[in-house]
Amino acid sequence: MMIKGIKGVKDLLPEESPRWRFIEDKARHWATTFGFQEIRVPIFEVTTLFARSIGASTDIVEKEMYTFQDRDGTSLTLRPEGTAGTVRAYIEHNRAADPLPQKYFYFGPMFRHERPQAGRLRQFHQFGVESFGMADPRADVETIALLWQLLSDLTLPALTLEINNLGYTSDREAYRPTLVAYLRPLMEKLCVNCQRRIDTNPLRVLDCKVPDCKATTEAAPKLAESMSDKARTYFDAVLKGLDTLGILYHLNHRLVRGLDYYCLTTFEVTTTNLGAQNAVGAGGRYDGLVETLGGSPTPAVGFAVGIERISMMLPESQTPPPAGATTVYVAAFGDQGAPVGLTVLHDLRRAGVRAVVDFRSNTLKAHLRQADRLKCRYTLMIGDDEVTKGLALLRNMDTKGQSDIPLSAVVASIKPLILPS
RNA sequence: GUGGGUGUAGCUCAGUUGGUUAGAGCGCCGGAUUGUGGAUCCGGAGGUCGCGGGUUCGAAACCCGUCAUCCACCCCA
Repeated sequence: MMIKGIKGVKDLLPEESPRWRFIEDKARHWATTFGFQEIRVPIFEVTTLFARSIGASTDIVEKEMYTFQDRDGTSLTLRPEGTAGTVRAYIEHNRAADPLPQKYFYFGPMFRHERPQAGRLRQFHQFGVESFGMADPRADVETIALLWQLLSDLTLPALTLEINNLGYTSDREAYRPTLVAYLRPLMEKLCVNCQRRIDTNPLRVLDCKVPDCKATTEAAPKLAESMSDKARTYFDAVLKGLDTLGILYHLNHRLVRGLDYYCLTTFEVTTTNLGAQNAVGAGGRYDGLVETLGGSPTPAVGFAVGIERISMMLPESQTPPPAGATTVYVAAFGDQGAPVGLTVLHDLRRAGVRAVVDFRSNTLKAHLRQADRLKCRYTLMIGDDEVTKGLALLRNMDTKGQSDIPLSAVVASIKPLILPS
């Protein structure tokens, strides 16, 4: 029986990895130019870290985590998202003591036990950023601007930025009873999930996509109406900042987000090109989380994007070109040619020239076929005749022009052709 | 967790009301070209028909089960 990969866990094959590399490079580039620094945290943590940060009543914690016991019985969990671990590291290493702005970005696999479908996997990859310590609307603007800059630079199609104000915890606590009072009498019109949510997380009812739920919550009292002046002012400043930078957005008062730790600004970038899973990236402010996890009160804001989803949307024109133009194929054959070719191959590589060969090919014809398939611009042919003459034959695969090169000068002759000075 | 679609060659897929040795295109290897790629022609290799039962003289096809995969619900990146 063949051993196969785990359901919802995919291999990234060489044909596709350049696309990922391209996305990663762009993400790293923009994150660093926005002043964020890379952090690498473990992909598994103590289970309580996620339970405490994401929220015990969320789907992620209730039924989607990969949790297992360590040998001493400690409950560990494969990270379902990146913020919790980053916050844990921030606290554990007392980064608050560093006077520099603590702005991090990360990249890596996340794990959620969900039913796979288009754009949804059990192991998926995120690029995310977290900006600690600044309770300033400009920090929100900066974070959203980075997200938007990255996605725009990748020329992803049909993007929409949706944004909402969740207010402070106290605002939501004040709003909650009025919302519950409104929903309770209408309970029968809501889906089963939402009936449960009235007690566990009533705000989530507003974000339900079931048409009946949407209809019944249409006339519900809005969070914005019971928002404190402080929260209102803050959010206005965020919007004003986005206006200033020319970043377009849609206000969406239903946008609640699935994770419990968000407050004030929440946002989500969606597209129409991804099937049912239409979120490319999302984030928000989470001022209470650091304290919840045992740190001192620290405001923070961040986002994460799904690499698979970006890759699905990445236009073909954005895929980096193959490296054939700067690759030499060394076609060495025959009893004397083959060993000489091995040396030449190594010399070229040591000189920084990308050089390849297919050792399975024994004839010149087979070598040239491989050189063609690899789209190499140059093929260096070395047979027994060339060896006795102390030469190699360099063929330009595009022009079919050929010229003799002394074996002793192969590297010197080829290097300027391949590597731009 | 629920629902639907699909499983036949490396890939994309045909395969008639059940009938003998399971096909095509592309790809791959070789030859035409004794040392020159792509195009053309010729030849060749490659298959537990997802798996396990059942019905039948006979199953890739029909029935049951199972697994995988895709899509959707849900949820989210």
